Amino acid sequence: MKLLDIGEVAERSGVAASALRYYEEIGLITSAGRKGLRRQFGPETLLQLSLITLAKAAGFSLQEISGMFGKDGRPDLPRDQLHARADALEAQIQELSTLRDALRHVADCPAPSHLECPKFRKLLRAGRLTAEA
Amino acid sequence: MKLLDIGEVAERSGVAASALRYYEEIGLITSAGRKGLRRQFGPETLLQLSLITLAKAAGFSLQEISGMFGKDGRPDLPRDQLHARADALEAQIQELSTLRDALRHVADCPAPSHLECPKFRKLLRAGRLTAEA
DNA sequence: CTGCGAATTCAAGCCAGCTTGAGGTCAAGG
DNA sequence: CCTTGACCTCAAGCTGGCTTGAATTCGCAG
Repeated sequence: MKLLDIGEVAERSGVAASALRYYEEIGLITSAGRKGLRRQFGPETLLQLSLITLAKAAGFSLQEISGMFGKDGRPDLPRDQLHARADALEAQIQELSTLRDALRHVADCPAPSHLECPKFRKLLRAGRLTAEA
Repeated sequence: MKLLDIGEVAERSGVAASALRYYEEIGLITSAGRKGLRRQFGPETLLQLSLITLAKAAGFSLQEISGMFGKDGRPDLPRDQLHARADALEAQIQELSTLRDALRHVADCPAPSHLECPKFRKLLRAGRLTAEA
């Protein structure tokens, strides 16, 4: 049974030890136990941290990420929730694509004032999140 | 000359008045002047706010967004910076896509433990940001 | 057995990005 | 003229996500 202590997990996952303690504190990860005072983590923690890192990068809060794991620490979500999240991601991807296109347009459009360029304004409107009363 | 006061800007942009004052305080937007105490905003502010909202949704900090406007309040960035940002967005989009795919996989894969599913692990690794020593 | 370094706890601090509250001003409509 | 309500300022507070520091404890190599 290969247990890792926090320093090793930190090094291998790229997540700071202090952050790992914090994650444990909020129940996002669990240590397999203690050797004396020292937390020992199972190897699956590394996988979990991959998912956590990825999800964080995707803009999920730690709270939300917690919801992605079952009590056993394994990813666990009802299918429809998963699909809903995937769809939300899709939407976010759309927004990012809009912004990317807007940026590229600004980079390439020779017009002096982008805010008056119809194409640019259209891009902005396309990316609108907030309702327009 | 159609100037708007803060309440109207708030309503039309979907950005809270307190946030607008904050944005002005940090120099992200500028009011066209005051009528008595009251800030008056020019109509172009609404367009700027579209861009700001979009950029925020795309994960840019207010600092970074400030950098996207010239002194005149118009979008203004060197072309290479724009392209660099667009490329960064592209990368972020990739990550999001990875996570989306991972979620969809989890939703559809009948295996009991996703962390052990090779396909899932591959997805995770593909989305890896952090260096693996 | 001893000492070192890696780990521990706990409280406090920090940054971003606002929101909230108290107390004050003002302009326009009745 | 007077009220009202939208605006003002300023300071403080809040959430999320950690980091930092101080004071301590322990496991293990020598």
